[in-house]
Amino acid sequence: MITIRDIAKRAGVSASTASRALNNNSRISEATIKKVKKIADEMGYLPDYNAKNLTNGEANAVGVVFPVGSETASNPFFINILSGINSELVKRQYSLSVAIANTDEALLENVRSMVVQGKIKRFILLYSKFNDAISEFLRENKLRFVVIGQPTSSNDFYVDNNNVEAGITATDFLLKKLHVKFPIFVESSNDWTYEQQRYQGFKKISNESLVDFDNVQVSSDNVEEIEKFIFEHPQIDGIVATDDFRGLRFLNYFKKIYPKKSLSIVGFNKSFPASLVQDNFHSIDVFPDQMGIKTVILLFSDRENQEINIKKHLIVSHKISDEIGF
Amino acid sequence: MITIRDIAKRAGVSASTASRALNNNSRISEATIKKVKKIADEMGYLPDYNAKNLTNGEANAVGVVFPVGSETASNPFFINILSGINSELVKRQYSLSVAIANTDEALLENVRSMVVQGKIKRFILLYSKFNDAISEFLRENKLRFVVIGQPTSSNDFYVDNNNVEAGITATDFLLKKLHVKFPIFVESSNDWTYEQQRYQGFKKISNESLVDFDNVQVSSDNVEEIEKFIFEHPQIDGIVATDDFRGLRFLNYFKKIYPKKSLSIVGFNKSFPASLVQDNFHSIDVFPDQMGIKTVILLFSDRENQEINIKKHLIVSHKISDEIGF
DNA sequence: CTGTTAGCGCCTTCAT
DNA sequence: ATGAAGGCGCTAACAG
Repeated sequence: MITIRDIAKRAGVSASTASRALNNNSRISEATIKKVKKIADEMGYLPDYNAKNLTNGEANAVGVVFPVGSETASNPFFINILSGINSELVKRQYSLSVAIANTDEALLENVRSMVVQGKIKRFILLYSKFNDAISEFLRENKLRFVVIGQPTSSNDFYVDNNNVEAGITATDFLLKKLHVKFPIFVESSNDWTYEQQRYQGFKKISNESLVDFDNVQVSSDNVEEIEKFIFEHPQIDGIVATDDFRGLRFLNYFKKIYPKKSLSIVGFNKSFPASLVQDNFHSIDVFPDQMGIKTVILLFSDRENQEINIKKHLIVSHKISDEIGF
Repeated sequence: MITIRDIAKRAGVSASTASRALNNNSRISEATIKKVKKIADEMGYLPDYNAKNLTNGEANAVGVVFPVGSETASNPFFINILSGINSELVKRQYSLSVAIANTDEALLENVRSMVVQGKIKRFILLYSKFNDAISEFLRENKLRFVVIGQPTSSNDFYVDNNNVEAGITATDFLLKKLHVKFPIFVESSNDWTYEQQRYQGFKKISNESLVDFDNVQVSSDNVEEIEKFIFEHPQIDGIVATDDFRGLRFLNYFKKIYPKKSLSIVGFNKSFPASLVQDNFHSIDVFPDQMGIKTVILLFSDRENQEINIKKHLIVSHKISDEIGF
């Protein structure tokens, strides 16, 4: 292994000068900085992270925390977020360390160990919820973290879509392009913030367009309610669903009761290949990879981008697409 | 921060004795080991990973490598594998470091950096393919790694399901329980090894049961072929699909042509909530979390389990379930 | 069985 | 602008 002393020797300088040169220390002359870097390059020098981390008292890693419980976690777009995150981390010579567990306690223990033993100082939370022990722990320890979704504390950094706007986009498309007359908003029974916001957008456009509308919660345990709802609303001709899966489920219930009727659908997340569904199925892409990218940018804004530095959040755009596909 | 010297002082021993005691070094007496550990516990001592790693020349992290390209990556069960992996890693005081990228080159660079700069010595590959630069790099550097899926080199460690058996289970269920007379095997056009193996199982049972059968590839770009196939095989009454998505897609094509007919389906991965589909839809759970767990066990078998030590692979069981759900 | 000493690779204070 | 020296926390060789 080639160390900083090796380059120092070759460059005819001391190890400390070499170290400073490689870190662009202002006290070193341009000339020697250039020389040292050139030699380091030639010799294929790569710093040892563990040594660096030990002296710095800080790891070059970001902790990425998954939500507890696979309900949410089964979402394929976590992978895309990870991919976006890592693409930005490698640029900064940082690595991606994962915290994932089945219980809140185990997860907190995982994060705590990352902080205390691993010296990790920056975190990304792939979820956001109230009274979250992880967030509280990070706040107490004054560690920088960014959540994906709406923050629960006004001081938290976050990256999110504009979900009200997304709801508007979806509903607008449904009414104007697909000429739906009686739209329904299909959500989960979890009352997620992003669902509430998309519903706001839905309601706004429906009201403006003077169409009748309604909303319904589709979850595994209220099948009869849903069927009753569909039965009582035979005029439904289109839906906005808070995710593609829920939209598809509603479609299936609907088809069961009205096999001949068809439904226009706008869902979210581009979860399916276009060919999976027969009906007029559209989906809104929320660009999870972009969310990952912006999360990292925000996470490091204290050291880097001064314009962003003041901001506490970044918004990722969305786009409706006819072609749904993996 | 509380260091090993602090406990040493308090215990009235030297730092090296304290270190050895905490690592259960055989040269230290039971008495002092117990005493040192007790004090360490009281003082809430937790070792600094970066310092440990520096002296050990090896990081307490496992590199988990994702496949390039989101086609495969969109599979939600990666999250479950991660969860299984991490549950075993925390027991060993190891952390999970992710390598994920959009190109082969970037991914290799990522892994290379983990090895050279991060001193990571153990890896898990969430895929398996021929002529893989990553695997070759790891082999060259004599690093221990386990692949999930069928290995491409006979020397590689791997964890997988018994996919022939799984194909048998699926087909058996379809024929014996669901009384299907003309089953079809639905696969992708990628010719994945696990698909070939499941097809073997399918063929075996179909032959034994003396039923007619056939197979078809369902991908996005051969819609006409599929429809032609369905049109020419009106007698189809059940399918085994290599994954739930593909099964659902086939069902939709089928319904388009024969709206009145119904189909029995056995898919894989438990990707959908039961209520998502109207027809007789079953799915085989391949227990991704178990795959993660066993992968780690195998990855550390050199230091730990002597029985497993000889083995180069571990097989995870599967189970067919009527209730499909998240 | 235990203590002393040195060193992993890097950074940083303190000199010059 | 650069060098020398010391230390981050831990482990291991060497000594007793």
